[in-house]
Amino acid sequence: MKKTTKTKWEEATALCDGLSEDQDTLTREIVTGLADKWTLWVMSVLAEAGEPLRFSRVMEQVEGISQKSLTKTLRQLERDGLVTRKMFAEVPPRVEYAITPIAIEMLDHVEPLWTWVAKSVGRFQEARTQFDQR
Amino acid sequence: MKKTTKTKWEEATALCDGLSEDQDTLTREIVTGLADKWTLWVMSVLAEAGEPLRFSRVMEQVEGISQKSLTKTLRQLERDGLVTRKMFAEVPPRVEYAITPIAIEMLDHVEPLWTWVAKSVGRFQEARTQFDQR
DNA sequence: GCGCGTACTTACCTTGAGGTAACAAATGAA
DNA sequence: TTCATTTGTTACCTCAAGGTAAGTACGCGC
Repeated sequence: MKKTTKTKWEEATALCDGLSEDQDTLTREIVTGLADKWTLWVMSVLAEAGEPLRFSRVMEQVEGISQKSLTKTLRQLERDGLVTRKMFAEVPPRVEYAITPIAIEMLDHVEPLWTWVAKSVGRFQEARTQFDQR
Repeated sequence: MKKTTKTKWEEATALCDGLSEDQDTLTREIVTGLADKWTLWVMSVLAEAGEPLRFSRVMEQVEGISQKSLTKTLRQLERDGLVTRKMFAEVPPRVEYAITPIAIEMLDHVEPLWTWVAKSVGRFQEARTQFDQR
């Protein structure tokens, strides 16, 4: 045994060991879900709005997303309790989506990682160009 | 204007605004790369080993990965400067992979998010079951 | 009666991830 | 000579993400 203290990462994986296999799978699903093409963008739009937005408003602000993908993304977020969906019995239909507190909490934990990567992007760029000229 | 202070998330996206489009894309690629099936697992194995590991050792410890996927995952990590590859001119061939300092740094930034999700998994579970019975 | 506006839904296609299985290369050992 | 060992690579398959385009539902206004 060379190492005496656990790395932070080992603590994290150790923490995961305390979970059931289902919970471990769900943890992975939540984290990988964050990397889906539109998830973070949709969440951040709703978070920054600070108020419920209807489908078409979200669609406008998430530039380039298709109806199909927006529907799917919002459904997934709703299923995980990250957004709420409120349907109004009107014609034409009105549906409002809002960010939830747990989603805000999650974004607050995503942000440091994202910021670090953005701040470090130069080093990654350099590594890639060096690797690619070979 | 209802809000007076920026949320953490707005700061993060604001920070991204300072990047070129290329850099923004690269930032996204690095983050989404983390969500690839084997990436974090491979990185954590190398990080916890604390010493260079040869291909077959990594393969043993990353349970279930195929040769093809391990090769691909390691290439990507190498390209981004997250692992180093050292080839020895021996027969049979020996190749050693090692984690880099920047990768350790990145893992240290992934860990709080992962830990938070794992800690919050109960709430997600509850949200899903509630959503699914409908 | 007919189109308009809104929020989906469905059919169909392309693309990439990732799996399995077989093959490549190179040399010391039997 | 033949084989085992190790690190890939390649061919082929399946599955899911995500895009486009069209259809659905439904009351209101003209």
